[in-house]
Amino acid sequence: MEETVIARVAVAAATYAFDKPYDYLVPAALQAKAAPGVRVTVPFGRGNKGSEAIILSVRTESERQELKYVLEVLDDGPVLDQEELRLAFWLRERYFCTIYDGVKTILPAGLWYRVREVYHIVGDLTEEASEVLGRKARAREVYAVLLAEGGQAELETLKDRCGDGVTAALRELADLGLITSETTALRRLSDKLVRRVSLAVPPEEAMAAAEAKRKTAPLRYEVLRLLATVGSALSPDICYFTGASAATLRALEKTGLVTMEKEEQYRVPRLSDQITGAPIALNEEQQRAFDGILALTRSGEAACALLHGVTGSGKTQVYLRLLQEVVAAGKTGMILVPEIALTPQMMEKFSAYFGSKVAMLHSSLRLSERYDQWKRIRRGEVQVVLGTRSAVFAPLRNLGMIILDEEQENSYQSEQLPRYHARDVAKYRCVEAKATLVLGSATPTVESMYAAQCGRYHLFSIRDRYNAQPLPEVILADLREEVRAGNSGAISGVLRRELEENIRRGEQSILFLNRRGSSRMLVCGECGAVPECPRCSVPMTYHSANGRLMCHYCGHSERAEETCDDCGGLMKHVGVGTQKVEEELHQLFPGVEVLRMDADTAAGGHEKLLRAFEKKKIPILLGTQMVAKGLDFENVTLVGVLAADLSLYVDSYRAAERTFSLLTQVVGRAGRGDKRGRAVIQTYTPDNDVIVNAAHQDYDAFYRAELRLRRLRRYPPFADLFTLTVSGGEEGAVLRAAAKLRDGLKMGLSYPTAANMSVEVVGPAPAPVLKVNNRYRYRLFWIGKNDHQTREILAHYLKAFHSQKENKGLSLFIDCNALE
DNA sequence: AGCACGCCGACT
DNA sequence: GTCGGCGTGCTC
Repeated sequence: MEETVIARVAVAAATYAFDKPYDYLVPAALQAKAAPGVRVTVPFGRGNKGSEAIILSVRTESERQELKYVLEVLDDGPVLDQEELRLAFWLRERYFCTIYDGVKTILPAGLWYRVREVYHIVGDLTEEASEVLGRKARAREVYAVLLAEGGQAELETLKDRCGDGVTAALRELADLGLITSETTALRRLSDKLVRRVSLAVPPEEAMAAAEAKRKTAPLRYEVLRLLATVGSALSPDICYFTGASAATLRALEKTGLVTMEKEEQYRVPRLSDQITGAPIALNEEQQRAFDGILALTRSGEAACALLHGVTGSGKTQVYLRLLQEVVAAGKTGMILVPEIALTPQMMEKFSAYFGSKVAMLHSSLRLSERYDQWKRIRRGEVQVVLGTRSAVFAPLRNLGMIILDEEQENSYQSEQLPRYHARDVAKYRCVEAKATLVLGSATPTVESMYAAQCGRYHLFSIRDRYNAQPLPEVILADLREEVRAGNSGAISGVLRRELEENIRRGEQSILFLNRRGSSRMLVCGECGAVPECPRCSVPMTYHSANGRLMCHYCGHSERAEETCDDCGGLMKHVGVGTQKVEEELHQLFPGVEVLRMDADTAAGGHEKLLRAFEKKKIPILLGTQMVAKGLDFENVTLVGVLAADLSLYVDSYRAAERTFSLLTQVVGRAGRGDKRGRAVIQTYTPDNDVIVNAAHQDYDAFYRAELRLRRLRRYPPFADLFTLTVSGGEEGAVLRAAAKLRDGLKMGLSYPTAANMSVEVVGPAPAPVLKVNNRYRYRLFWIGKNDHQTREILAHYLKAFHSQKENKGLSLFIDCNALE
């Protein structure tokens, strides 16, 4: 007798409130292909609308079950293995998303499907049917649109054209037998296939045949001559070298002289197999760190190493050596770097040591390149992955090590939902694979250093700069004195003198403005009104490139008017953007070239700008965040931080850490060559501990002070800070729902079962930007430990919130230790 | 969320 | 009687 095959799946159409594994029957025809990790389409919900899903497990039962059937199998083989499926569940628990959200996060976008419902007209309009249509205006209208579309249309199109009531009308049409529907799934991207053309006969025979018809078929002759030497080649290559067309090749195939078969081609840059990197010699400190970390790796147990190495201590050398050893041991390794640190120089370095065995994954890759790299990695053709945040999901098997360089960087946290942190994902993967996690930084996060002090991480320090270079001389410039002296500009007297000195000596300087964006605001000179985004409660910023005002939260853009909407007064520019500083520099140093680098100029590519800076020895480079990272220029002997306080007084528990890290990095930029560098830090608060410690490059002092504060205020690592954000279109409703949620949470915490939890709930408070995209946002904070029990409780409230009718139109999302 | 079912008023 | 309004409950 036949057995019933049941697939347990995670469904894309499920929302958080009712997300769980669902069971479906697998029709006999699909049973061969149905396996865990394979994606399918299934009917879901009352309307049985088709939805994408992924098989979690398959079982057979002898009892017949009342279940729906799987519609279609989408993949030829699993796209996720068991370990990755478990990772999807882990993402769900950690980041409060659905299982399928987790699956989509792990898979490259090139592998995603677009699932649509397509309706088509079948059969003729019977008398009975037209009689019914005569009465039903809605159904008649939808039928007409469907006809106009050529008898076939997607549900989305119909909804756009007809508005409300489409689904009901479609149901009526289906009941009348006028239309049917079908779920189709389309990949946005397919594998690139090329034809490989090979000789089907011995070369001599082919040449003889070609010679015979050389006069009448010169192209065929050329093709056969080429193939006689190389045996086989790809059709685009043959066409390129001989000038033949695809038709020529097809004709040749018909003669039986050549055969053609389809072959998959990777759309990835070809790297040489040659290992050109010179053997790496480590100094004593580097060697000690290397030996220690290698010992952890060889123990065969999961471990985490914190590599604390000052700027310029040569951490990359240690990484390369470690990965060499990992590969030599037959395992795979991964190195993650912050977005801006993945430069062509970095990639060249890795291909010099790992040749074609390395895959690079960065943000400017095309969808197809990224997808093909994913395939190479999954097929085991790659031993080392170098990439940014999302590369942490690279499907490496037999993982031996993950390295996170500059682990304190914000770009490791995703901006999209689920807002995963690459460090946490890496830690999870290392535990699962019994691999070693290496966190590298000149300024480790307080959390990581604390874990090292507690013995959970193994600490390795490199205190000396590579080449034993002295640290730059640091000068603090007190901006308060400048104001008193009547200088309201961005450049202090001290910095001006140092710049003059450098220009005179023919040495280069970098000026750094640690402020997001480069743009300015407009303000009315008469009434002081500032143009705000119509959808968000923020002032819009002025972009000189197109003369428009733009909102950084929702992307709204409008023409910048010269006069005030309210009073007609003239608008003025305000704010210390890089453009304004550039103007000031031109006034201070007439005729001296200044290179500006910020979001506005980034479109042309930083690389080009930086090369120009180095080659042409442009005296001054002025920029935002991006100039602080990984730049090494021999001739730069002066760096200036224009306003050190800007990142210090923001509302985040990480403000001090962030500022310390930025200042340390910038200061480290000065004097990489043989000349000793200088750094000028401009500040309104020269006595501030964070700034003083950064000026001295004293991480330990910073860490001790910051840890004390964190303990006092119950910030991480002493507690975790969950942010619960309620949002919706009506401010009163949002605030009420947030208050009700707080009461619910407090009530729950008052039960004896929660007595041991030591949780504090505060709020609601308006989010720093109250309104985004016409939605108001209020936040609650839950201060406690991010453990399984806590996440379960929060998940419970999140589900309850979404299933309550009074919360219709509102949403709630939860974030832990959010970076911004 | 998105959809069907069900129970009420307004209408031919 | 029947059409369509919105409240209610479920998603294998």
